[in-house]
Amino acid sequence: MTEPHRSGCPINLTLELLGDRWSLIVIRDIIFGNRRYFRELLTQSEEGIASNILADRLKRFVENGLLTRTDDPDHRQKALYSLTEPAIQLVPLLAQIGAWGRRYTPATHELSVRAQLLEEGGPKLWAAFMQELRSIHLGAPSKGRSVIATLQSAFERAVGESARPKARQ
Amino acid sequence: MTEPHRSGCPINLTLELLGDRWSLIVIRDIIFGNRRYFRELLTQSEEGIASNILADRLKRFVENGLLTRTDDPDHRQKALYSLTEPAIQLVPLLAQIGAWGRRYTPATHELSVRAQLLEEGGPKLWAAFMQELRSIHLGAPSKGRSVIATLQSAFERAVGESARPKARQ
DNA sequence: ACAACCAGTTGCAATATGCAATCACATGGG
DNA sequence: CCCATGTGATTGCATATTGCAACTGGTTGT
Repeated sequence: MTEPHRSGCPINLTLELLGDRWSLIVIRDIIFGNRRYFRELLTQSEEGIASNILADRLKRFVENGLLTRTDDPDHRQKALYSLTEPAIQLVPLLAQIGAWGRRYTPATHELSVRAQLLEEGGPKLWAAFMQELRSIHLGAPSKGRSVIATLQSAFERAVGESARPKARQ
Repeated sequence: MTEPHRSGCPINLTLELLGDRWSLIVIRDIIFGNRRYFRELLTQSEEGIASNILADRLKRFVENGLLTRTDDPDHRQKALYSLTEPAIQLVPLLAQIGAWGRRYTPATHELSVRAQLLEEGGPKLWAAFMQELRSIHLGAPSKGRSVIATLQSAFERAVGESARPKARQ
């Protein structure tokens, strides 16, 4: 067996898996946008991901254990993507990326609301949010959905109908 | 003026800047490996970055305000790269990436030591480390260098002379 | 003078990405 | 049944990025 990795450094290995322009965009939309179907991820993407790139990333994530793919019971053709625990553990990472981007990139105010809430909430909010993701994607028990509701409604209010997704097929 | 960005989302904008296989590797080596010269970054890179990629990234980082480039006073030909505050603020992000990679990628034990120390130290250690980076790269006052010393020596001990960099020119 | 070293640049093949068109299959309505 | 629509992709092709070796123009040390 040959070693396909550039090095065994944890930062490097994470970059080999997620270090490109689209991977974390897809994860972000599943986690914070609650998108679970190919078509949702394709057409409701703020950045306009191409269908072949999306297909490739979803396939790679399933192969690497970040997502699971199951058939939708109501629609045989539809595939439902669910987060695994490793993917849920990316929440702190995405929160840090969002916090950094909010300070040091020309992010628009409306799209920064979500990052700001996550930053102000801190690790406690992240943990509550992750627990709710577990209840949605892994079937874990939950006590409420206040965090999801807060983040979702803040995001929807900020973006709302004004966002014109650049859908393609 | 046309808008060159895919969206104003802070996560997206951060990915447009740092979302590739090499950018954070270079930042990591400057921050944790204390490498400040082109040749150091090129030949002491664990992953073996190519010289044109390194040149491109350094140039982009200077353009985007993540690094500053100054001439070495002792050596006219040598260029010294220094971290700016935005780059120093990437420490928490790199710590999260390392922590995730340590759990969910096949990272080698020796290269995970640094990530483990950062994870166990938490935000307090990050802040102390960042303050020391400011004293080194920005000339800020400092009270000591225990954090750098700890991280550096742990890393050097783990990698030591065993690391054979794949240098190219 | 001369070898060694410095920060890059150049040329070129291989690979990855972006994008539109297309595919096979499933569902729903008449 | 027939056909429009929606599904998760795949294909072809142009462009962009990467990997790699060779090379450049200048500097330093002896």
